[in-house]
Amino acid sequence: MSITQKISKAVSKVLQTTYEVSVESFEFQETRKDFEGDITLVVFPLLKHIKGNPVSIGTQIGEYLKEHVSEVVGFNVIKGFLNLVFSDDYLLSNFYEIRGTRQYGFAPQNSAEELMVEYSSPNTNKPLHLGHIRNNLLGYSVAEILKAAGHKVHKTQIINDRGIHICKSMLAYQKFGNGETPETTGIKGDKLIGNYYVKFDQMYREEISKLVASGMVEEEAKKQATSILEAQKMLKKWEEGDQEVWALWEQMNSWVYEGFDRTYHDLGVDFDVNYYESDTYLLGKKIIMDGLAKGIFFQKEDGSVWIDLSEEGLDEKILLRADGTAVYMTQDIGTAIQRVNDFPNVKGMVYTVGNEQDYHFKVLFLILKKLGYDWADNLYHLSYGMVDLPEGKMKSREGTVVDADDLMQEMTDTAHEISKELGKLEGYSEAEKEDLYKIIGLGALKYFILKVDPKKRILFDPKESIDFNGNTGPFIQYTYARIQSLLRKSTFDYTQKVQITLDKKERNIIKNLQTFPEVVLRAASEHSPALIANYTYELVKTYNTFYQSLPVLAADDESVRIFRIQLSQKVGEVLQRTFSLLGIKMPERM
RNA sequence: GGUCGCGUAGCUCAGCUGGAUAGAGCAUCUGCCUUCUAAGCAGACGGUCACAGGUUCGAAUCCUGUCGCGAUCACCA
Repeated sequence: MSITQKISKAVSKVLQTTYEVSVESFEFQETRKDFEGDITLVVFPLLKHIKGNPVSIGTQIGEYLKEHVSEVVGFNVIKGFLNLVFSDDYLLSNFYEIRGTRQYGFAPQNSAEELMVEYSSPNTNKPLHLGHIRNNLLGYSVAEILKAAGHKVHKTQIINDRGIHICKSMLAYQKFGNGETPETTGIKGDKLIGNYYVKFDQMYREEISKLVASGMVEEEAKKQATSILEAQKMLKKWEEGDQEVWALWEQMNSWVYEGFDRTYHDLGVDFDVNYYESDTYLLGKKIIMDGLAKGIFFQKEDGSVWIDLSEEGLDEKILLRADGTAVYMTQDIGTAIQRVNDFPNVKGMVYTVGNEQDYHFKVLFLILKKLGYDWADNLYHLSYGMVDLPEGKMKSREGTVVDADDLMQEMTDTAHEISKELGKLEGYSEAEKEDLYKIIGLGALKYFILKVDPKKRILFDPKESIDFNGNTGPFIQYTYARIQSLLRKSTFDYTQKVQITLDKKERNIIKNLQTFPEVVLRAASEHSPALIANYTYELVKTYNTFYQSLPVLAADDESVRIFRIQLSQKVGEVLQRTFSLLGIKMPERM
């Protein structure tokens, strides 16, 4: 029985005997830091059942609890708030229970649901950028949090490897490539392809302006430019399975995937299974035709297939073009169903996609529901806000996109510079230093992005965002490194249980540690890494307050020394856990 | 115009299913390296929680409306 249940029982007893009313549920909250106490019973809601002065009711309850509940050793009443003080014994036994719990805060990994989490979802014609970074970090972190909450999770991505945009890169490569490869040029595969995509765009725009100069209307010129016509022709050839086009397509894809793999590796994310649009769009078409036969969809005169969602407050949505080709929605339906075919036990999916697609996913989920899939009730669009730069929106054409690889390098370099200034890393090998810079730089980047509520947009200033103070990754990493240093230096045996009088600061840490499992569960149900991040920061602050003012290794009493080391160790362990949920590494020293 | 999201300190953000005097960091100012890592700690300054109503013992939080910002409403993905 939990402590709140125990107290609730006692309170309902005292109410019954003195007021002859039965109340079963009570409102508890953590006691505010500026008041004395560990848990607070809010008296106000009781006034519905009992008429009277909240202070005197609170006092009566408090006196009864102090006498009859062994864990409660004191209380005070302020306005309608009954603050209860727990005994040291109770808190200590609680701490030792936490301490002895393996994988504290993590639920066993077999009980709950099997889920799929999608993130990243790149196009194969361009390298990953800052927006992908937020996407990947969010998706990866949510997957890890769901695992920690006990679910079985498959991490996946959908690779948009099909369509006119891919053909544009291919066409430009055919024209200007001269057989260049990542090996011959030394350029990362995805960057190489991205360069040809840019080249296509240059060529295309030149053609348009020539046509316009010769008297054509711009709208018309966009359609008549030879390069776009060629690209369209190539797409058609691709769909027909033309050998030459497919060979080139496969060759260029392999370069891009190599590049992506390196970025994912550097970023510290991974996937269990990949899906390719080129594989799933045909299934999507088939599902649409089946649905049409069942009368879920309808066909217009021109042959295009639609769904009418006006009853649900939405409008009509196209699912298949008049010429029978797939649209975005078609392939998303196909992909979802393909996934459940492949993993029949999957009970739900999380889609990490930017909030500009809120409407799309609303419709997608509704369609899947109408098609009668039971898992359609358990789909979640992890929608997140854009990442803006101080200069405004990111635009690939204007070159204001922040490249993912460049940004990670920049963060690492900054960590390098600052560490150098502080001169803390004497006696380290170059390799160790490089490793540490990466841990810190990436930690800063990841924490900065993940601590913000996903649905809010982020204003990202590459220069000023890297702050090593306050609510930042490096600050938490630093605390962890300090704890590791303590543990290294405490050569005595600190495994035994001790009995001591708790300091207020120590009590706060214990209470903070206690809430960790709840935070994990809440973060999982809300799909919110920000909750984990902010919990971690709170814990670090509480710990630092303790650390700075109370000696650990130099404590006078041996029991106190042992206890404080134990406390530090557990805090370190929890920090390591929370950061692993955010995909951030912890340094042993820094 | 319809729909959705956001609006909290100069800046960046917390604030859980309504609860106590609104919480951090940055910036500014003041202290603290002869204790285990000062990438730190303690303190000061800073708020009409966009605005107006409503719900109630109680609202930053829930409801309605207004304003501002953004997204979306494609046979693009």
